[in-house]
Amino acid sequence: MNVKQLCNGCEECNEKSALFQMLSDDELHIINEDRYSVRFHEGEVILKQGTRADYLVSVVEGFAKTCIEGHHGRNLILDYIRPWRMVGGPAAHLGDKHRYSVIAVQETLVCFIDVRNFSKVLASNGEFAEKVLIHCSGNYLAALERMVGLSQKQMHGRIADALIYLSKEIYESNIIGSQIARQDMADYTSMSKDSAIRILKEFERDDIILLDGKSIEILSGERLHEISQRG
Amino acid sequence: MNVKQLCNGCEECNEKSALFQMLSDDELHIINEDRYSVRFHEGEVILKQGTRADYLVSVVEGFAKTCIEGHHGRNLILDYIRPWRMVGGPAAHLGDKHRYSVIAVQETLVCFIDVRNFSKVLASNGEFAEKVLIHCSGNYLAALERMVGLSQKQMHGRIADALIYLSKEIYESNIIGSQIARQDMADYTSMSKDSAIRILKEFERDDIILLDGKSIEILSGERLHEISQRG
DNA sequence: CATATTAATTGACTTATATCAGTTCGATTT
DNA sequence: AAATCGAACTGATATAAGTCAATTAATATG
Repeated sequence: MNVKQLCNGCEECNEKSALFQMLSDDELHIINEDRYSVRFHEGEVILKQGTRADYLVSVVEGFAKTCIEGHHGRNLILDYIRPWRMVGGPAAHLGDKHRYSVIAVQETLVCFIDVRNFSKVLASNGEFAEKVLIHCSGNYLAALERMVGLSQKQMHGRIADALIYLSKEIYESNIIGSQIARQDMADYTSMSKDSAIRILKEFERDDIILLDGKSIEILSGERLHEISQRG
Repeated sequence: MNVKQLCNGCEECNEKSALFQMLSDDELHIINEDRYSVRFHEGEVILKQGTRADYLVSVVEGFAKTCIEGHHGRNLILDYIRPWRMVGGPAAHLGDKHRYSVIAVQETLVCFIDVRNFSKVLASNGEFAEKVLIHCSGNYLAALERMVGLSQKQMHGRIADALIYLSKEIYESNIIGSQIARQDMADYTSMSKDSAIRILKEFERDDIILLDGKSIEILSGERLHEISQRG
């Protein structure tokens, strides 16, 4: 399978992906070696929890989510992934199995990067490694914050957090698109689907949001923040 | 305050702390510059959530805990820290405020390392940076696992997890010492103190553990694992 | 040693959230 | 358009977990 058939070549990736901008041509060459891209359809598994983490994945185009298969058959959605974000790194750096799955929410194009090549560059370029470390630190701190929210806030606060996250960070709009099903809202906030629906409907009655099919329009970000704060 | 008065000097630290073993004398010299140590008493705050993360902290002697001030006045204990572990890194690498506090559980000696010095070595030594990255990745994945447990397991499973963690990783013994109060068990498992007590008493009735004042002896690690698995 | 103080414990009660059993809605297929 | 299917929704009920108030045990203080 030829990469060129699927994307505009690694040059574009390297340009858009903030992390790669600081690398020399030689270093980019190392990382791009054995690199290949695959197009995934909606619902398809890009990385499966439990498989060997031999590759990092860079999302080039589309929309994906990372999620963990938890207990009692429940899933926890960790993040939604937009282009130019990398996933799978932590387990790959550890030489471990993937601890979460990555699933295409819609048609998504990704590049697989051999972790051995990535490590070569890490070891030889401390500034690059520091950048990656800063990235990892950010993920870690965000996970801690999320851990507190999930375990201490009650349903209203958690739904408010989810709406703020999706609106600000993922859709960059006060309208959250129809890719997010009610079950996804539940899996992101760690509650039952029925409860998620109930809270959303309640927010709608209170004119905080507007539900239109699966898509959600935020009418009052301010009140959402209040609810988020109150927990 | 002279470091030598408080510890046996940086040489010992550098020898015992796995991370530092790979550094050259020059690099160690950079890291040890401006390094200073302080002895903290039980209950004293070593790092306070919200303060500027200018220093990394290496625990040299004693016993500490990291915890987050959460919602409704509740705390979440993230980790217990034994000697030769570093804390405060993530926020420091990001040039951010500390997102958690570090508190001495008993008399504890720590070294403060200027993050600017640490960064110098990171940038100049890719292999060291990669080691630190691997460490950070491990913390991140552990946090994800914990997030799932806290948000999806019910009280029995969470208490079982806490007991296994404290026994295996912190006390390295089937007896968990009296430093861990019931409130700490609650703060580690994200439940009310009363509930934590109830579950512990129940485990005692079922001959899974033995309570002796504040200390807890694990009688059947096997059954704890079953309970942890069941969630 | 007596007292004061804090932590542990317990039972009764309340509240948050999940579960279940439907019904309705919307999209897709026939 | 009718039929079908899955997702969204809703009310009733069950369960998990928190809160409160009181008691006991353990520890610190004068």
